[in-house]
Amino acid sequence: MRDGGYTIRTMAARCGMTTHTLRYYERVGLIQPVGRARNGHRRYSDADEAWLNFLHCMRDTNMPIREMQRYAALREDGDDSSLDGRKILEDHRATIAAQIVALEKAHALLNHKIENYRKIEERIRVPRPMREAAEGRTLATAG
Amino acid sequence: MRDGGYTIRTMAARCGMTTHTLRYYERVGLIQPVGRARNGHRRYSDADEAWLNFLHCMRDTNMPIREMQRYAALREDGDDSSLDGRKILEDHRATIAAQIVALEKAHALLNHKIENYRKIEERIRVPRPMREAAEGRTLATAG
DNA sequence: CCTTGACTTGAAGCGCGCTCAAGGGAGTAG
DNA sequence: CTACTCCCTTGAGCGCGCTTCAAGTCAAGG
Repeated sequence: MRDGGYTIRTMAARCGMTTHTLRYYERVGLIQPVGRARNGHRRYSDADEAWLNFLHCMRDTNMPIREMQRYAALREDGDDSSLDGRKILEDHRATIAAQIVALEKAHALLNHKIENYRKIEERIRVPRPMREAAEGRTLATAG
Repeated sequence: MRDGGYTIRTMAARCGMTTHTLRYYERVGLIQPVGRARNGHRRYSDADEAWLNFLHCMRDTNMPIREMQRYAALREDGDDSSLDGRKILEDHRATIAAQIVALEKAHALLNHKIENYRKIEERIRVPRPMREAAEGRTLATAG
């Protein structure tokens, strides 16, 4: 039984979710009731895929389900020029920017800490009581 | 009763957590049992603050409590040159890098979508059935 | 003495985002 | 026919990271 469109498994694979998640998203209104084959099985369209990819991208960046529901509801009302919809996206963009800042701060901090590990390790591998020894001709003695 | 060190309230304020969270972190071993005043109340040191700030930074970047526990345990063993400790940090640094990639992708996507909203809105504010009208002399007619 | 307020403890509760279990049906191969 | 695979639905369960509750202790102030 074909009835054009992707099965739930296929769709799950294509957009990196589980079938459970796809049904869940439909249940909570993140996607409109999806088309069905004659046997009642779901059949996803390319439009569904695009929307799911968008949802995935938003979830990946920690947009709460509630917000996504609000946005999805507006979209379903065909409210294409909605100020509310725009505001939701702008707000999320702002939280993304904040997240990036936090992540970059942490990244720098970790670079620093890891560099310390490296230095300690080096001091253990090549113990050098003398200060000046490590300056120039370290690699030459590796073999 | 003073007994040098910060109270739990003060410490919570200083590092942007709640007192509940501080006790919780202590309970689950993220921080070693903290010093006490004579009346049994906790007293936090500057070293505690530094460590808590580090934990906060890691949590802000979605490091799981479990991982932080592993790292804290190594630290408590005084294992300052631990390969495991280094690996934990390097792994987290990698997930941070991945998160940044996802966030930047989403950010770009949102820029694009929001720009579309802007265009739609403009078309509503200044309806222009003629195609060529928007090309050159739009601003001139603003007043 | 009594109240107030900041602290203590252990245990229970909660919101989020899935995730899984149970029970059933339809289509296909052997 | 049986067996297998894939799907369906409803409803419960789970892991995480706190958060709140209940009950108690201690010290200072009126």
